[in-house]
Amino acid sequence: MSTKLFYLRAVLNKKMEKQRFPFGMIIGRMMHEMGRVFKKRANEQAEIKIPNEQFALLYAISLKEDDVIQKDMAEVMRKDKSGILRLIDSLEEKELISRVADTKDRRKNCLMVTKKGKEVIEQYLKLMSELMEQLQQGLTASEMNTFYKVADHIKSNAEKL
Amino acid sequence: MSTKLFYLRAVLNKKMEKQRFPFGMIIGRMMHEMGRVFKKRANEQAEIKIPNEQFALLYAISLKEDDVIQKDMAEVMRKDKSGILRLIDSLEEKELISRVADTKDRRKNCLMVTKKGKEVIEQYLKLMSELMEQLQQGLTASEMNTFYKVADHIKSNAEKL
DNA sequence: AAATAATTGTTGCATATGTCAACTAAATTG
DNA sequence: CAATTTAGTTGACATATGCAACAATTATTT
Repeated sequence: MSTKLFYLRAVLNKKMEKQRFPFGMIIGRMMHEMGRVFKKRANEQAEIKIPNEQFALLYAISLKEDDVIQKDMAEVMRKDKSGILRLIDSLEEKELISRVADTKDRRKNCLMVTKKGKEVIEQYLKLMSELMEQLQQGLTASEMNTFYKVADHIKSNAEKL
Repeated sequence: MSTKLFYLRAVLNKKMEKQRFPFGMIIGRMMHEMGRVFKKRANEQAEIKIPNEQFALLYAISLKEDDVIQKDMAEVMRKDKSGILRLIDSLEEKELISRVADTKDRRKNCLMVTKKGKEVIEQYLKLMSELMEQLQQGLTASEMNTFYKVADHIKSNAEKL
């Protein structure tokens, strides 16, 4: 077989492979598996269990330094404000955050992470980093860095569309 | 500043960075953005629009060669059988698949992708590959390969836990 | 063969999430 | 002051996930 033909076949195979398992589905599978294991561990080990979306919001609130209001979080999380509202309802019910009416603009609620909320964040971050430690077994730091770079790049490209 | 202290700070910073944006959340953001754009395009361009989970199942069914039954799909997709059942209800309602009672074992339903279903798969795969073409802009083939490798590796590691 | 167990699919229920539209209260603008 | 905009809230509806109980069918055991 000519080297050229060999090369073409390799390209074709690769193409077919990607066709067979599209990008989104490959990453989807990975996320699905990670989510499954993480949920399992959180159920076993965490004192207070909250769904992933709720944790993502709780953590995002804790990262913002200045006054946090619901509208901003909706933008940050790229969700509808009513969705954010219900996530906040759930978090407040569990006493992980609290709404404090803004004194200057009474339309606004300032969101504060409670002490209990901070503890939950600590626990979840610890669980996450322990899990990642295991999941990265067999991969080099360089590979992981490339992975992060690609993920960030794709996200940025997608944000423009 | 001593070199040792400098080194320690660098390590700490790295740690904090990862702490600040845990792996799952980085990939989650990427998936979220991709999902958003894909959904938008599917709404604009696809004749028949179906949610991502339904497509994932439809496609997974089409990939299986031998007789496909619901229980197997539940295993493949790692979901509860009742969830699969409802996804199948939705797909059947849209006439993308059909349930055919197994003649040998009347407990089983064989799942068949209809012609319409195959067309939907074609359209969605095309949309996906067009989108990925754009999202990969600025990344090298080598980086993408590493990305796939890492994703697959992490998925495999997670499956064992 | 009859009783028992296991398998496959189904249903009900609870929770979570996403999106849209209408609405209230408060602030801003002309 | 009247009209508009903004922030938050609520209701309605669609999608998705997981658990437990159940029915029908098949397989196994006695």
